[in-house]
Amino acid sequence: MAKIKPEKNTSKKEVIIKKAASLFRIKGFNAASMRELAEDVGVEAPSLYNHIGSKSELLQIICFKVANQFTSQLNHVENTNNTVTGKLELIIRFHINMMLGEFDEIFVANHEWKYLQEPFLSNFLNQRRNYEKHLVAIIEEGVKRKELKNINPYVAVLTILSAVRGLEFWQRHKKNISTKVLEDDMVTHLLKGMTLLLQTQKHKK
Amino acid sequence: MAKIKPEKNTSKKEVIIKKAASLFRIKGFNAASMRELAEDVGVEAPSLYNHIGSKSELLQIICFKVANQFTSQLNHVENTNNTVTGKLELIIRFHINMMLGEFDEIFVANHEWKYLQEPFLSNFLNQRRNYEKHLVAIIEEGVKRKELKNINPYVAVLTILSAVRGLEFWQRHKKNISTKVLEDDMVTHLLKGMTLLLQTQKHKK
DNA sequence: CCTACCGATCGGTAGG
DNA sequence: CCTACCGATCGGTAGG
Repeated sequence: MAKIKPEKNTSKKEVIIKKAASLFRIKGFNAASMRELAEDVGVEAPSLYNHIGSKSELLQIICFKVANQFTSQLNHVENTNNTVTGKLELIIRFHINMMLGEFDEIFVANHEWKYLQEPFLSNFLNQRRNYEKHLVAIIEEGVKRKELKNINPYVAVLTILSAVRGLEFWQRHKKNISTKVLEDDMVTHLLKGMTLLLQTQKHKK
Repeated sequence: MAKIKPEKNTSKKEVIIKKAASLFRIKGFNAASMRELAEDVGVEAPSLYNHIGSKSELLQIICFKVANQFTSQLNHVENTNNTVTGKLELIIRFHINMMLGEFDEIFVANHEWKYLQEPFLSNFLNQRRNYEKHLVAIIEEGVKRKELKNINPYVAVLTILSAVRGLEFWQRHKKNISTKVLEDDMVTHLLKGMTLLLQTQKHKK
């Protein structure tokens, strides 16, 4: 009946992780010190180690939490009966919502992953490569089905991921333009852009 | 005695800067140690300080070299008699060429600038904000002249800068697609979404 | 959760 | 351009 799990500490650990994500984003993983993190949390530095194993572990948790969210969302989307365009729209909207809603974590996973230690570094990169390959496959299928025009799938994936990542810089202008409008604009713009690519390539070839 | 002009050391200083750009890109500014840099250069760490003032100075040199290149290119473009579309094309091509040709320096200026010390940090951010404002102004003029669609200029600038920055990830696929094709595709793709002329010209022809 | 403290490593200096 | 070395700071541990 009694719960053996350290439920009581889980909450504090989550606070530490959240503060770490924020600190790592602002100062970078290496420049962020455990003493600074402790101050943000409200304890002395050694007390952190009652909840976490190491500084490295914090980075691992953040990076893989993000990676797993994207992976499982992609799996979910692939199992729907949507058209390719519909799938891409779901994926793009998910990226945008993550970028706007869990900014710290996404930023850290995007910029600080290189400080992961092995074997986590390799695992993370594999998961990422796999994610991109799945996106490419979805677009390839759209091309095959004549749902998308004859675009280069890699270029399309690059364009989508880059545009969404560009929202990092959007934070500054956040107040000027509603995120709802931004989301709709970006979705239509990205999907529309892919249909425009055909004409470009046709003229060249 | 009279001050010896350090012309002889200039070359060595440039080697150090080049190696520093590469090291800062790979490991990040904080994780890169001066001992490691010294090893790359082929001397002991203290010997570096015969050529440079500090680690911070290296970051400053790299970041402002990049910033000044973009600023002066933009000034040059603004003084030409090109159409707005022509100006944007020149700017985009310059970004792409810089990204492909001076990858280390661009990457460091894009990712490690936050470790600049004041007042350099503020100067750098001001220069960058100014650059973006100039881009916005160019696009606003294009809209006013009916050369571009009635797009949100900030969104357009964000899209352009994000797409070009996305070329960082392109490095991996570098061998698969010719950079010339990539450059042309990206230019037309970015401009096509914005221009009015394409549609009207199509009807004329 | 704290105080006390450690070994490692850092950027940088002194002096030749 | 080197050897020798310094103060500061780091992540993390011991012990209560």
